[in-house]
Amino acid sequence: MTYTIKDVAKKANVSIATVSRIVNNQTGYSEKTKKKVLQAIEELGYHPNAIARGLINKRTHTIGVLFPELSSMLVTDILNGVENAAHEAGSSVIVCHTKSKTMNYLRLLNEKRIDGIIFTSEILTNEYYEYIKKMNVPLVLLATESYAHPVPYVKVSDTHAAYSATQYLIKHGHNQIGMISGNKNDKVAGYLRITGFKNALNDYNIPFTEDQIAYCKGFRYQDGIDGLEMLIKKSPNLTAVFAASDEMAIGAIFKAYKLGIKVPEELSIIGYDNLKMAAMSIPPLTSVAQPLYEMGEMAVKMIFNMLENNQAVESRIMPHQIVDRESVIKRETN
Amino acid sequence: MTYTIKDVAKKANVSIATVSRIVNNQTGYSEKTKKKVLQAIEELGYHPNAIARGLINKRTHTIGVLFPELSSMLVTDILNGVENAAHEAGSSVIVCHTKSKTMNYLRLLNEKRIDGIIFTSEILTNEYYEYIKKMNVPLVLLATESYAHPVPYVKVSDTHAAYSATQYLIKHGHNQIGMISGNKNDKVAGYLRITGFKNALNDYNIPFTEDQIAYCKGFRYQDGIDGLEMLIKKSPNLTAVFAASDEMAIGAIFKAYKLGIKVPEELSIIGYDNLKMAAMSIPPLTSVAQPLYEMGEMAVKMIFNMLENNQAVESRIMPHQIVDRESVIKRETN
DNA sequence: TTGTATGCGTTATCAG
DNA sequence: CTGATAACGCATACAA
Repeated sequence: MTYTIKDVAKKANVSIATVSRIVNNQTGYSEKTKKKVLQAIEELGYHPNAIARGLINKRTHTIGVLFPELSSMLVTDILNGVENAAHEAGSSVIVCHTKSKTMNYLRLLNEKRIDGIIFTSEILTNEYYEYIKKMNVPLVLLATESYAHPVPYVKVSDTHAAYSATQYLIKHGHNQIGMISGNKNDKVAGYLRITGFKNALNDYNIPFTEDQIAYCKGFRYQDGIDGLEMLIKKSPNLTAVFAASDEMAIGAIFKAYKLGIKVPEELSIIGYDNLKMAAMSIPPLTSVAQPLYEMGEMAVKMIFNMLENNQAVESRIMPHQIVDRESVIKRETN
Repeated sequence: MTYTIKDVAKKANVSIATVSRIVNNQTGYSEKTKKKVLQAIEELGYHPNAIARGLINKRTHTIGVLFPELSSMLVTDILNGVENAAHEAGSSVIVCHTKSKTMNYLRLLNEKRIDGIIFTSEILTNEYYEYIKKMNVPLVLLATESYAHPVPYVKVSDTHAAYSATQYLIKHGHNQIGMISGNKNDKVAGYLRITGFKNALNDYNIPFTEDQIAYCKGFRYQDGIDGLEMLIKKSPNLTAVFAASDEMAIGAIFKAYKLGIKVPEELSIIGYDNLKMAAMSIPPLTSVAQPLYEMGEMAVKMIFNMLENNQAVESRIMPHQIVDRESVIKRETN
């Protein structure tokens, strides 16, 4: 049996209005009735019905977070941060993995009258944007950004992070550096990281040719394997490689291993993401870290901010950081 | 602006009852009014309010899934399966990572009047059980089971799976086999897997002493590192090791590497879980696979079954399977 | 075939 | 300080 406010009222011999006041600890009742009511609540094991509340308050204390694929290794950390921050703010999170039916989910979330939406990684199409705009709920982009629409985002600067990774390699004495890139047409993870890579080379007066970049289909393990193969075919003398994701970096390490190339002795490799997995590879992977967990937290904070102040909020560029492990070696400059 | 059924009714010149009938496609209206109403809905971009519906129907089309820690690498696959099956059934899933505040979450889920609960990995305490029982919603255990409470579960047989792993090693010519175990006091992942290991040894007449097992604190990477160290100290002549999780197996591989022990040439290692990561280690890890995704799907199917038929449902033992990679070598029997 | 009215469990606005 | 009572958006029994 599940009790209602009416049951409590009856048991405590007061009106439901009074119970409501006490439950929401507003003012307007004596200590005595409060005791009485609290006791009734306790005895009945009463819990307010959040559904009924939502109907009135127009707040469901639920936010939706969309991932393009839940199986990506990035999501656990992000989701962890999101979930944590949301729970601390008294909200829950509905996860949606939008394998090609994003609009479906958007409709569902709309009907559920969620309080806000966090949109991850995936590109925000016009259709999505317009629909969410109509829903009239706060939206923030996480680990992605939109050039076409004025939507606040939280992410690392891909360009700067890629620059840092490359610079790290350079400062370790490398000047024959290649990059295993993800999809070149990916406006953010693809293009921006390539730009960062080139900028670093340029700033340190290291000549660049297209042979130094292998363009892959995606950012996965297999892409890293393929990428390294392509890369060393084009540029056999590389001493260091920047991979655009940890998965790719680990794929590259594997390929190097198969090819008898020693990492890091003969080839240094730096990754991007700093997944849990990075610490578990052989050798442990040096990587530029995105503060995934914190980014998740930040995104929900931004949502709540927009909710409370009912106004736009500023985008956040989160700090990246290189975490030193063992896949990059210092090279004697000769 | 977000419209209500009233707006639609007004625009179509009918009563809200008629609109309701059409929206829920029941019978009792003419084709003509249907057209009219549908058009009004279309023009307004009306979507029924799931909150209001939930208040009446006592179904929120939302289920909660609890994980002890979202950062564990097991969750992505499970969550993926859960989320998929739920969405196909028209429901959404709220994720909760119950880092030491499970009761909190349970209360929240209760207030939100979710339709069912999936409880993962963690042990179902008396307190949790009693509370959920009072909530009066379907509960299924995922990748765990309860001896104390009559709750349906879906999982692999840990004993059988561990037996299979050990048998696999034996059939590859090994008879000096060790095990890196997780927490011995863990009733399911700990104890059951140890039992399976011992049973296999016994069935094949391979002598067993306690020196063949390293008991670790948990099932993580670091535990695997520590575990292998302990194990070879106690039993230096091992040719094969069964690790109770992939993370541990990969930790063990790392430790072996540090110790100059070649895997698999000098030491074969088999893991448990078949995480994505298993395919990415060097060498790629042979592992006994739990069908995590399918288990997730199955769990929600069971929930909906209980919901519809309003009765208990049978537990499911899912098939495990050894996926052959390169971390176990065939040994000449001399 | 259609409309009216009631209730789902709350909150909030009034009076008292 | 307290209690009726009207919403909230919808579904449904009952009338018409």
